[in-house]
Amino acid sequence: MKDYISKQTLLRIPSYLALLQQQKKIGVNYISATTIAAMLGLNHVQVRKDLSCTSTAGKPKVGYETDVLISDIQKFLGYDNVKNAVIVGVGGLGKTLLNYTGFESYGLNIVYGFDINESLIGILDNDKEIYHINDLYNKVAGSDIKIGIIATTEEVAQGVCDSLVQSGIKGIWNFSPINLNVPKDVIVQNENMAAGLALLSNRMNNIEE
Amino acid sequence: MKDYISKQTLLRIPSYLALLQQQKKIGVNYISATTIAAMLGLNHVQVRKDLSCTSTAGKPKVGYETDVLISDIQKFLGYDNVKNAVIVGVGGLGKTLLNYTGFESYGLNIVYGFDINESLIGILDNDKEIYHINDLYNKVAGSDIKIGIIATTEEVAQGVCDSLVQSGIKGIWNFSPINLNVPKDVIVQNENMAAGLALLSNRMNNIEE
DNA sequence: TAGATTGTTAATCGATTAACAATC
DNA sequence: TAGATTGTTAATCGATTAACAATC
Repeated sequence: MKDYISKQTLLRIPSYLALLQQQKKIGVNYISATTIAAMLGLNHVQVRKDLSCTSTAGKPKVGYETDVLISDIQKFLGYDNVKNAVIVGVGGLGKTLLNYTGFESYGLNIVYGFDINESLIGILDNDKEIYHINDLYNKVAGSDIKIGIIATTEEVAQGVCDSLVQSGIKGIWNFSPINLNVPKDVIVQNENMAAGLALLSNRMNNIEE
Repeated sequence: MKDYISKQTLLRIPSYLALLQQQKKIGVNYISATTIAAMLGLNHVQVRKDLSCTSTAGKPKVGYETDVLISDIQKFLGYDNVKNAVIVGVGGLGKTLLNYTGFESYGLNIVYGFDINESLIGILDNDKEIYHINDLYNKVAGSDIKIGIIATTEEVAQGVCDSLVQSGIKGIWNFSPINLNVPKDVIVQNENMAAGLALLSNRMNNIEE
């Protein structure tokens, strides 16, 4: 296990976890790096190198024990140290994220949401509460909430970001298509749905030619 | 403009487009690579190199004309050659994608959706229709629909993928957390929400130490 | 034991950045 | 003209892959 882990490796780790959980479900108790690599279309040396960042589970001839690998990756991603988050903007995407139960494996617990639209305020099916955006500071400042998820329109994203920072948020997961200005000690992760789409289109066009 | 464009560049192009559209809106008619780089936290040489893949708009001293750059990038992404797509699985995420209007800039038009759940079948607010999954082949085979978006649970994703391939789909944008098996001439782009989350968590943990 | 696998070190490849010439 | 900018070529850096030793 290393202390510095490359960006590329970090981006691949969740896909290992997803594959392993799926394999576990169908009864695979041991799996080799070669098998994982073939299934994900990666190089087997790369898989081994990536896995060595999160786990020491490998055994020559046997491969990796699925269970151990899953729990090591979860531990690496923060499963034992789940961070609380709030989401701002609970329209389509925001509501989807708030309802999604799979983030716990990745160390994220979305505790509640905020919106400016009165009609969205209340309690969702999954018991998660939506508050008015005006209550953000009161609810978040001084709490143990350290991550803010922005799923608003781009027009209000910077304002929401400022409120989150004021309330003590240290990490922002930004789904709005805008670049946010934040103080140096706040980390922003921009999520852009269209990036993958650009790759797909380009690869499809190349094949046509 | 080059013929081969690196994966990293392709992934950045949508963020240039988003920034330019936003700048245009606030009245910026000319913009330099240095400014773009500063706003997105990138190197200015890299920005110039990336933009040279999609455009020839740059003028020394002046910079890039925002309008020209926007339309060149849109053209590059396929705005004049919009591809039709269908989406399978119109629960939370699927419905969000179907309702999202911003994909046209990226050359994607989602024409309608499919679901197995009878209660979701009908017409959405945006006039887009949802059909039963059993109608997939009849609707898609022989049509001009070339992209399938999978937003189902992982349990049914491979089956849906097989149906899409059978119906003549050549590109799959996969939001299910599973690796799909497809023939060689079909391109799969896997989208994994958790990848960005892994990066954010890791960077936050590194700062704490 | 032989063979399949892990894990590491060295070589290659690709992407980023630095230096510089060209242009308006 | 001088200076800000573009765009390209060369150097650096980081990530991937190949080769190989270690292990069960």
